[in-house]
Amino acid sequence: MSIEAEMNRGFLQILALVALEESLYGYRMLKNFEEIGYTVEENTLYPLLRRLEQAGLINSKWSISQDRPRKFYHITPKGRKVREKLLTIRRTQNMVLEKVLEAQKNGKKAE
Amino acid sequence: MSIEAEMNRGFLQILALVALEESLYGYRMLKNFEEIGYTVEENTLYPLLRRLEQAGLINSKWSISQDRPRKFYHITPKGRKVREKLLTIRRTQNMVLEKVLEAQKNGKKAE
DNA sequence: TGATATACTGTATGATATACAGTATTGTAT
DNA sequence: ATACAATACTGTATATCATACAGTATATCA
Repeated sequence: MSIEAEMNRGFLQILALVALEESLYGYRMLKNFEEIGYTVEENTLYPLLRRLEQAGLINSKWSISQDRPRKFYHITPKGRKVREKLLTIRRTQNMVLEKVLEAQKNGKKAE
Repeated sequence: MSIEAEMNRGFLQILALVALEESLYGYRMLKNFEEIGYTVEENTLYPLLRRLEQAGLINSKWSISQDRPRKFYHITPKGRKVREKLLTIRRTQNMVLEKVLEAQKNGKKAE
């Protein structure tokens, strides 16, 4: 795995938990994310969904009413709690990153 | 590893590459990050620094001029390139996240 | 003098992104 | 009608990384 690919870790968890406030099946999420400029591989998303379900953060049910069987996922109350925690972590990280970038710009060399 | 801990992945790479525009040794980075509100475990940072060096993104030299031997790290040109790429990825992710959060707020249920 | 902080090293473990291989249906072009 | 791409999944394998664990050695201060 490349250093750039490593960036997906953590982030896709949040994205999925936010998106699954609405009921969605895997393939649809994939296409939705792609539309808004974030391409995710199915090899990444499907196993993630399985893990999130195992952790009780989302649940699933098969829908056979449509033309083709689809597994719809939806966030659970536990998932909502974790989602808020993750969003907080992410925002803290953004603030920390801004601070360190700012410190560089203001030239620490002088010290 | 918990889902929350997973959030470190990717992020600490960027943070280190930004911080190492200035020459620093591991323990100092640890304390710097702690000061600005981001606690990192040494078990996380030290192996990361080894990996970044192996990948040629940072280099190191021992300093024995002080009271105690310290390994100072510094970013390489290659490291700067990767850093910019990672910052771009991070910013894209933030934008994508905002979009999905916004879409939820504006109630997709009606559709 | 003995505990605590500093400042590292090396290897092990477990979780995850991605890879690989496979199943089955639907829609479209030939 | 028939092949081909797109849809929509499943299951297991591999490699990388965060974290754990264990260890070394000097400095500081009660």
